[in-house]
Amino acid sequence: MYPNKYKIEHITDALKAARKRKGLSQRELSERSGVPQSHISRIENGAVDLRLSSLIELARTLDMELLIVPRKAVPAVQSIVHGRFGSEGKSGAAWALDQNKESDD
Amino acid sequence: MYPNKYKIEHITDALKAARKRKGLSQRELSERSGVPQSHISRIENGAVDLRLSSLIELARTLDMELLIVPRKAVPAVQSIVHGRFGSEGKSGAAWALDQNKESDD
DNA sequence: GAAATTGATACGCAAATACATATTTGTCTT
DNA sequence: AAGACAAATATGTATTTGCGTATCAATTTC
Repeated sequence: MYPNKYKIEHITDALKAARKRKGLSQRELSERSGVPQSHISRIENGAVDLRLSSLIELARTLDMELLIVPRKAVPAVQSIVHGRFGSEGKSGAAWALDQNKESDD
Repeated sequence: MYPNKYKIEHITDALKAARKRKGLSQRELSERSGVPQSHISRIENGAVDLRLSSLIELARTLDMELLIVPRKAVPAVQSIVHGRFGSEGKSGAAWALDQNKESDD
């Protein structure tokens, strides 16, 4: 594979979870995002260290945004995103904060 | 260059700003993060579409975390991260929310 | 059981990454 | 002020790896 898989794992897992939450197939997500289905497959399987542009495309297609925030602000951000909903509580790596069950907009 | 430069621009700019804010040279950041200086140079110059692992390494070394949050939560997150400090107010792409002047911890 | 839908694999090419080296920038000394 | 030296950033080149196209395998549906 590649070295620090565990680090990007959270994010790729979040992508996969978001896709399923929206009830999209890899092919549908592919068409909407422009990212080939084969690549999405590899990404979700942790087989690749995807590039930033791919990540952004997928995230945005799934109604999510990629942010870089100071570490000290993370807890506060967490409480906002999760907070009232209450989800996981990972720690140690690049976070993936998401939830909103349905695809409400 | 590569297609959607503008999208990752915010993030790479944030990295560069954070590095300078911390008073680090590219070489110092390189040693601490494991990302070669030559690569950091290209990243800051927007010459590459870096991989997720590289981005995470750099961000964490600079006391920042990469997050994926639902789009609807972004405004709230913004007010927290920026908020009392007051920084820029970009829009349209992958966000880069940062500030904390000194390296206080 | 054929057709369609979904996720995984094969292969080639272009682009990111690593290593070495060059160039630029700044500072001190005479 | 010019040259020397060091620190910092940029660039050349080889290798690795993501990404794109086509195809395959596995379910599902009719």
